[in-house]
Amino acid sequence: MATDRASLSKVVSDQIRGQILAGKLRPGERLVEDRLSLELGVSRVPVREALLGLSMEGLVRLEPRRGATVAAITPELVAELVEVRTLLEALNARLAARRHDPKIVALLQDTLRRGNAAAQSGTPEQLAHLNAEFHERLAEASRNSVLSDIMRSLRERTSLAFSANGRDRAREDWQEHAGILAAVIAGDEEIAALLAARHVQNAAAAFRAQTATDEAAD
Amino acid sequence: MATDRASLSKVVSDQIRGQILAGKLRPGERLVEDRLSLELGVSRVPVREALLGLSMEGLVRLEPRRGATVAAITPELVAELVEVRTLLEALNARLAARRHDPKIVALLQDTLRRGNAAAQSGTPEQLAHLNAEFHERLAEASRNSVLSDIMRSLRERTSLAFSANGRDRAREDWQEHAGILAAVIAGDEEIAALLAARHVQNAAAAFRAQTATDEAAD
DNA sequence: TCGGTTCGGATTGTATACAATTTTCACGTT
DNA sequence: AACGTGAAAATTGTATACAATCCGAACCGA
Repeated sequence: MATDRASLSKVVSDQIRGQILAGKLRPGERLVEDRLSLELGVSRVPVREALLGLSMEGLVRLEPRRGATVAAITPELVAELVEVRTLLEALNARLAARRHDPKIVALLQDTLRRGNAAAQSGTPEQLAHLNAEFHERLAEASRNSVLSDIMRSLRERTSLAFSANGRDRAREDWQEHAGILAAVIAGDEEIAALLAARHVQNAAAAFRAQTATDEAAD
Repeated sequence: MATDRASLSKVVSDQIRGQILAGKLRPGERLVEDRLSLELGVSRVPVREALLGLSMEGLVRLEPRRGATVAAITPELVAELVEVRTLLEALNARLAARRHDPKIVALLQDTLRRGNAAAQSGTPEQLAHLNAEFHERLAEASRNSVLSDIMRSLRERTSLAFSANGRDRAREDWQEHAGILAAVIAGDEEIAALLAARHVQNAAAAFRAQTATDEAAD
């Protein structure tokens, strides 16, 4: 998508996206152009272009003449994202199983191995990174760039909510990843699609459970 | 998506998008910032922001330091778009049937009536507009804004290719629209989803046939 | 004639300057 | 004390200016 933009704008965009996904910038937080341009040592122009791009990715909310804020994820929005993402992950897994390209399978196995290790003893940052890597590579396996691009956006937005899902959920995550990959390798489209769909649903359920206990703790 | 941007940038964006979708700007055509800003009577800044936005919508291709061109739609890209769009239109129709909101149904019936008329004696511009209106309203019927936004983008991009599909295809289009709407009204999720999926497939098939005869004519 | 080279125009990328709008807060009125 | 009022500060939106890069055409040498 959007054949990559010029140097600075892209750097700024990646910086801000990284900080949002890493949780350094919290949902709802204001993103003042002047402050960001000072922090990053560039003028406001690249910052504006970055914010505009991020708003189209759904990570930033842009209100006319009122500025930018980190996108807030409501339960309703999560439900919508999950509804769509479930279907697309299933389609993607189905296509990946149909192709089951050995090159990409090898890459996925590598990520899976490291992910399993991290699920035992990795930092949350590592876990988030490896999770993104697995899904990114799985998305490539379908050989449909339109699908990959949409899924990346959906994944980033859901990860804003799901990231705080705890280590016990991480282990299940990687067991499910293993199952999906096995189905892809076997070329079993149906199972791959089903497991991928269930994977999204399980993550969403874990999130809802987590949120519920969080609320109760308040 | 992207809670609407400031006045001028949005105006410029809509202008350019309109010209692209209307075929006034042909795929592959260069979009020089200076020329556009002169034509539209604004500075380059809003033009740049518009182009960036359009590139993220997939209507414009942006190459670093080489400028913007109207996105070219290759047969491979059409195939990818259709693959995803088929699934999402089906999901959307299913959800629309589940809700079958009377308000939205009434709007759809209105659009359907005008579309049927235009299929007999309307201009290509009217047909394109009404087609967009029907799909836009159908997308709203699912009450899932994430889904609607994605579908709008996919629809615009496919319409770049499908627009030249001729009047005979237009009549079939509106017959299929009627079928989908009937299923939505009846609350029949399965039929609605099936018909919506088939609608996309049929349009794609018509496009391929059209392209094939075009090629043969050369 | 062909291939490389260098220069100049055209175009994009970034910075700065200015205009317009929104937000904040002090102040006076009821 | 609560509430509007208004002006200043903060911030966004747009325009202009400058720097960096790309593209093409004239030129030169073989």
